Amino acid sequence: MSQKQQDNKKQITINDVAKEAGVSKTTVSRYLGKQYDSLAEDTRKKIEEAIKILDYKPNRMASGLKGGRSYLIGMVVADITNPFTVSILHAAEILCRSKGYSLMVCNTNNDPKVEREYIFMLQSHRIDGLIINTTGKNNQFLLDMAKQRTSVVLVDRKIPELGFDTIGIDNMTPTMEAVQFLLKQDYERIAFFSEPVDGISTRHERLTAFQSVLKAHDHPSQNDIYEVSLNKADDLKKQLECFLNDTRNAKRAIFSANGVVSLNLIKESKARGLKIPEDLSIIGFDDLDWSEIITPPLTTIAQPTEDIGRTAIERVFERIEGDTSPPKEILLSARLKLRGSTH
Amino acid sequence: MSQKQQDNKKQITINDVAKEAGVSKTTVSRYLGKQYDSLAEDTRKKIEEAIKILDYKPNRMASGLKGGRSYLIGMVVADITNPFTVSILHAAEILCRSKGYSLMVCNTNNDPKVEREYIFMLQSHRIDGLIINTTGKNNQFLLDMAKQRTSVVLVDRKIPELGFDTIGIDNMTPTMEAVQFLLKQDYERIAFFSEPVDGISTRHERLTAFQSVLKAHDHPSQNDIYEVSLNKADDLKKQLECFLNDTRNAKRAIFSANGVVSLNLIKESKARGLKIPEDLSIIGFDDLDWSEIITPPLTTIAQPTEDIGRTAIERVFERIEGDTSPPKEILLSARLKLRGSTH
DNA sequence: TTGTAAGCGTTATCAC
DNA sequence: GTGATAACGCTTACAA
Repeated sequence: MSQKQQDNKKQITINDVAKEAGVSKTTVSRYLGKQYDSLAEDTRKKIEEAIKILDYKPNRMASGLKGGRSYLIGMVVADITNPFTVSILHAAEILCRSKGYSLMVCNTNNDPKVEREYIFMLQSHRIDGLIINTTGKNNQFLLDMAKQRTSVVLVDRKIPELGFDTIGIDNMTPTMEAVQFLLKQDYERIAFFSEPVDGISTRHERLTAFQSVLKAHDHPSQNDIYEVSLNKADDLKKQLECFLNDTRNAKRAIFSANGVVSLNLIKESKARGLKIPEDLSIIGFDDLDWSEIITPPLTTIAQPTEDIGRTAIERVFERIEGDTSPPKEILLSARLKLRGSTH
Repeated sequence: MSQKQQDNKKQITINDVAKEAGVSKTTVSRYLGKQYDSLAEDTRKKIEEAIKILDYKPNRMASGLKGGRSYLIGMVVADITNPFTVSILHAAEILCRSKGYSLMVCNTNNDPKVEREYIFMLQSHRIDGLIINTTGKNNQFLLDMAKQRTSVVLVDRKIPELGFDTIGIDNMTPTMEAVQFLLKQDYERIAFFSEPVDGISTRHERLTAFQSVLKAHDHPSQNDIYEVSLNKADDLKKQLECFLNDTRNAKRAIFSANGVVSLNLIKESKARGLKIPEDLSIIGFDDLDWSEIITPPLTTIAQPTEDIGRTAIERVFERIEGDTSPPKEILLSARLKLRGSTH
């Protein structure tokens, strides 16, 4: 059996349904638009039946072209291999489906060029809404998009000047709390490990909070800042080495700005035979699956990822449904979870 | 500033471009279709410029309606929170973009009703191709879909009767290898832990391989089969307890049929204060991020997830581009990685 | 090399 | 309640 449809019978259309039901296509269209009160009980049933018999599926490209909605939501994420991202996506997807929308998922791998490519692609599909965890390097294109007919909502990374709805977390509070905790435990050196900050608000906020606490305490680690590129082999390894060499015999800790960085730090620490927390303590953003099954369990800052996803998509729908109020910035709270990777 | 477009200026269309460039829209359409050889160098430039000036974005709903293709690929997955799934998705996404297609990601959470809903939705969007990790409970709908214009490719879970291209792995070989390894280490009891098999080929194959080896060795564990529902609280906990009670003082191991099950088994083992591998050994399908950072590192069977995703999308595109050869079943190989969680 | 015109499957505006 | 008919923005014969 050949997989291709030999009898490439053309699509069933609203016309076929109309003929089968013995009505005009306008009437069928009314049925599809659920305008039941302008339909005789009887015709409605005939149409219903015709649809079932013919196995008719309305064509969204056609209806989208004519009137309005594409019923498509774009979701542009920076790193889909990061569980943080997936969790947001997961929550968004559920709500999306319940509203009859579909999600187009686009992974930029933090590359502005890829992001731009996707933005154009999504525009071509005339998506109704966009949720984006942006590189921040395509602001003008996002503004253009919004000027057309697409509701844009920023997640995670904020760019206030754009005037978009934004769903993120308060990064300052838990970061400060974490650093203060470390200070109370008398850590002599504390490093901040992050992927390159590069104008990304989340990273910037975490860094700022980190530094401000140290500064307030006049702590020697104010410049123990390490920006690592995870896709450059050995970069993290070298920088970790650097910190370790610089802090022999000191009671030391690392504050890791996200879960993927934490994972790699732990891998590398294991490889070097370091004992956690004796030789090196670790505290990291993102509470992942494995955080509590490693030895010792990892002290983390848990973000309400599902809430972020849900809230973002809710905001998109509010816009789609006509809300024209000023842009909102919604900040959710993250929570410090103390575990064994810190004394 | 209000976010809504006050000057809801209508979309720029091919007509506007034609006017701006001083040519007919047919000519512009030719340009868009890259039929450059039937275009004068000069007109081509004019069109190019007009497009830039107007910031024109072709409307895919319109072109799709007329010409056939939607440039949409559906990706229906059973569990997006499983990193196995994400990895496949990740690979598919990259290729998709490079071909100018977009991915519509649909998570069924293993629920046939949700799956059906998504299938209809995707049909309405007239997707060109579908990659599906199916529940197996909507076969007729999948066949219908293929009969229309959608190329369907099965990933991970096989259903030979449907005659679809299928990308999966050889589950038998590594499972047998794993069990044989355990037997060589003289495990007295070996349990098989899996989410409910329920006709799902991957799970079934793993189970069959598991049992066949034990049978061949006349091993006492042939019936140590545990099917757990991860969304039912405590189900795994109880079943694990059951196995443990039944095997006091025996040298015992668990073969876990996927990474999420492994994770939960490890969590529960930790909670009970069990030492791995002394009190209980674990060997599990799926080599995840955290497999090697836990203590002891987990012995796993690593699936070539990126290859699966890439191969699946390649197959879809071959079909879309007109391949009508008989359906292929492509089996990739998984690899046993021995680590400390087994002696 | 370019243009005219028909049509893709809908919805919306009229009229009956 | 229902039905012609004209868009929506594009592609594709067919002409020129």
